[in-house]
Amino acid sequence: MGRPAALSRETIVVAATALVEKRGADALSARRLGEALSCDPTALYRHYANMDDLRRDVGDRLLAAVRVDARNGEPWDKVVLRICVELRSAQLRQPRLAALVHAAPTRLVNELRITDALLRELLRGGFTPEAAARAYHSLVELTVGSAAIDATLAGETAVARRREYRAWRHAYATLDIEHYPNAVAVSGHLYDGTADQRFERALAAMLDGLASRRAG
Amino acid sequence: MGRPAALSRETIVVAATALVEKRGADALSARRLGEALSCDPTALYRHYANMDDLRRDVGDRLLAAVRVDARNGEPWDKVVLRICVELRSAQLRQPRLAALVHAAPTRLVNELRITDALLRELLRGGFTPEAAARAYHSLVELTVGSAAIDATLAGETAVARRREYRAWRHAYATLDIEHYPNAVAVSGHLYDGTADQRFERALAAMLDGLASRRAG
DNA sequence: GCAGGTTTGTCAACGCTGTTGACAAACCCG
DNA sequence: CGGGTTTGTCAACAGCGTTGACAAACCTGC
Repeated sequence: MGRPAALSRETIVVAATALVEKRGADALSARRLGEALSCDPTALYRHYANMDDLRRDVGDRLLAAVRVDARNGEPWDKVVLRICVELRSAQLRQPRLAALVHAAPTRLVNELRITDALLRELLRGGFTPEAAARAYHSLVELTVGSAAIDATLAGETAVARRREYRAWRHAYATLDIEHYPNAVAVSGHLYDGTADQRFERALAAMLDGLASRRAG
Repeated sequence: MGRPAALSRETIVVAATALVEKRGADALSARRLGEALSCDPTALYRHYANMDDLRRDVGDRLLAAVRVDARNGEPWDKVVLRICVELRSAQLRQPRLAALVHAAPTRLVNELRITDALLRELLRGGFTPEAAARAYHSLVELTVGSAAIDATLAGETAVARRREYRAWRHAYATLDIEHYPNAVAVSGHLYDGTADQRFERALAAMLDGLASRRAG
């Protein structure tokens, strides 16, 4: 069969990524992908052991958008912050796939590229190897968590999200004050600003704490 | 029908939680739950709009294990750390369900209980309402991320996990040093210790950074 | 060039998933 | 007791990942 452009891992993952970017992570199924590639769905299993195997490659491919280069003389913490922000927004696009990237023994190219860049900046910032490794784990945990929450929370448009946040603040504000006095008290400040702002604030706090642990 | 113990949201969510705790989150399906309750799977739809609706209740029920009380005179940051550790381990049990809890407009009882307790301790620690709200978001993001990563990463037993971590360190150590010099350099310290230790270290760093932002 | 073995796409099928609509039995209220 | 609402049952639909048998294409060695 496979006359002109036979199937390969490359062609499959390209089509899969396109499908995910156009119609969302849930749209990635063997049958839909087979339709996009004009082949039988089961042909995919000749190149990938299973769908999660493919999803992992797609997830890493989505991380290709993350830029890790540092401008000359740019402070280490600015670079780390920028990388984490980009990593988060890449994961935000398809959180399920991004989670898969971190969930397997073999590390993929973009994942490694980002990991190495983060460690590079931390070492440049004076972290000991041990402190750098610990900081790396901390940063990834925060970034993944922020993306995971926002991905499930966030509505489609920015306007819809703002409205949604306002509704939540109102829900907290109108709770039974006997049971949840503190939630009511701070309700005006919950879900304030955009999710990106919340993440950058959390990241700044984390970087402060990590910087004071540079010596290991 | 429903003679002795007719179906209700309560009986359903109890059976569903038992099913999840015994056989894992993936085992929670309409058919299996119907079997456990000796009723038709579609009977569930008379009480819950859909399965995610039910999963949300189950997720909140899993958070019931989180204790939020503070001993007399216990410092605020110790209490916050303890709550976050417990929250993480509860989410770790069934990460998919835990994610659902944070992903809907209506807040559930245990979620609210934990939120209120965290805010209580932050306010007690001298945070302004605005700073407390920001700190709350930061802490939840970190906790969810840590649980999400570890849940997908971690093997069954503690021994298996240690072996797995060692294999990963080895994988980083034997990377092409030309492409990933920094990852190779710190490879000996990546995935060091237990996942719980990594989380507690990250949390400590975060709390440090947050404490210096108490004034808002 | 052609035989033989391997790779790779196709097809039918299995068992699972969530969910809907029609029907009927049980319950509650007047 | 009669009528309306609630609630469990049944059959069915559309989708999912995946497997095994079969066959066509390809590559290798002679």
